[in-house]
Amino acid sequence: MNEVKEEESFVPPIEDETTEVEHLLEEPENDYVSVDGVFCSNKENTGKFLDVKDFHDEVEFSLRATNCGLDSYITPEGGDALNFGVLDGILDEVDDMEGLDSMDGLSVACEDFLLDMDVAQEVSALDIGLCNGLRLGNSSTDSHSPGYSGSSNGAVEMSESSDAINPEFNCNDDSCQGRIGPEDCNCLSRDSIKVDQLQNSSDCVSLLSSRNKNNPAAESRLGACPTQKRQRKPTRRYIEESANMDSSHLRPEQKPFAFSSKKHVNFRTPDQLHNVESTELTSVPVKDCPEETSIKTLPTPHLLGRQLKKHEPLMEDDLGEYSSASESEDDFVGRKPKKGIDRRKHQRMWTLVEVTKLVDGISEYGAGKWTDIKRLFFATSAYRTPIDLRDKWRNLLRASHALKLHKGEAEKKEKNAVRPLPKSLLRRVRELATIHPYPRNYTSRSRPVPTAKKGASISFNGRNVRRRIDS
DNA sequence: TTTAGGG
DNA sequence: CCCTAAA
Repeated sequence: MNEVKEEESFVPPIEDETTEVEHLLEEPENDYVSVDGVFCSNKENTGKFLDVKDFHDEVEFSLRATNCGLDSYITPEGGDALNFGVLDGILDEVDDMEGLDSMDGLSVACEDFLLDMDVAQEVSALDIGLCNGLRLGNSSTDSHSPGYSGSSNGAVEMSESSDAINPEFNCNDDSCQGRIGPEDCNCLSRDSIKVDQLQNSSDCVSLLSSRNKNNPAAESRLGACPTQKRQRKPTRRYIEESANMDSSHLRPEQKPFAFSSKKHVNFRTPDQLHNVESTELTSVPVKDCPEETSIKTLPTPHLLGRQLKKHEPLMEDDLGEYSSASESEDDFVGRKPKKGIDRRKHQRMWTLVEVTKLVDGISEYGAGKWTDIKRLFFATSAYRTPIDLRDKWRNLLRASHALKLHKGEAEKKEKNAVRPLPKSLLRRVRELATIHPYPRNYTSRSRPVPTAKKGASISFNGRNVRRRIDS
């Protein structure tokens, strides 16, 4: 009963995404008639929610046609060989960046949908619906991953639905008839291969759909609806982000799929997002190295580099002091990006644990051996690059003994700090600072460097010094 | 490729 | 956190 109700709410999204997919799957040779059997089996589902939702006739039609068409393509005896051939050809033409972009566009489109929904409830239902409608009965036997439960997300579902084009996506009549529960959606998610392919299939979606615009048959069948929807794809966010992507090139080690998978998680629906956040943000009694234990969800944790955008690291949970939040590798902050605030790139708060590790590392290797420290102390923290470590250290120095502040001032600042460091840690930082003078010739009290050197050498370091000289 | 320094 | 220059 619940399920039925849920299904109703999916209609819009299904309709939208499917139309795209439909485009893509549309082949002149294929006729609806040929898939009659499938159609019938599908009809049950389709008809059900259409009745309730009271949609326009065209929509209904195209929706049904969509399901029908998709099924036909994916059914073994259907035209899958034919279509895959086509897809292959297209896939070859697509380079990685395009793949990412498309991917992104898809996600964005999804998000739009989510946002369009009036009621949160509907949103959650939507997720399942997306899966339901598009997934074409992925009865795929093996893909239920027990580990990944309960945190399915709209974007993932939707995008992966386009996976339907994949050969490995097997659908048959039984599965289509069968009820599709929420778990079914989840089953899709964590397969790296799938995600990888997903990217490609997304490309197909865009490419093929545009390509099919020239196909009168397809056009007439779909009516105005699809063309209208089409425009949805490249949203502002998509454009912005793709622009960003351009300026910062992918580093060699960054696998597209890692990127896209991340991307998706950003679009969890509110209630599902919940799940993610709880893993990330809940404060747990400080285990010494929580990070160490928590990485396995992602195929290649350390490949997820800077490129992964994390939004809004700072949340209530984290505000007080260095929270002892455990950080899993893929935990990144999965807040739905509020509109327009993306200017600030992703930041990730340093936890007390991390700072401690950093200090340990420095005390062992000395400041400057950032890669070593990273390797040994932050091996599991994919998001902390050696540069990050250095930056943090720099900040720690500033925060602790302060380069130019007088003692009183420094302490005062300390007190006002949003996230005050524990005294012990602070003390260690100061100690280390004297042992490993990081900003090589930092000025002020500690005797080491500047002594014999004259002004010239000093002038090399930062504006602090310069200002000093000036005044 | 890593580090340093500036923004 | 990002970018760039230098090593």
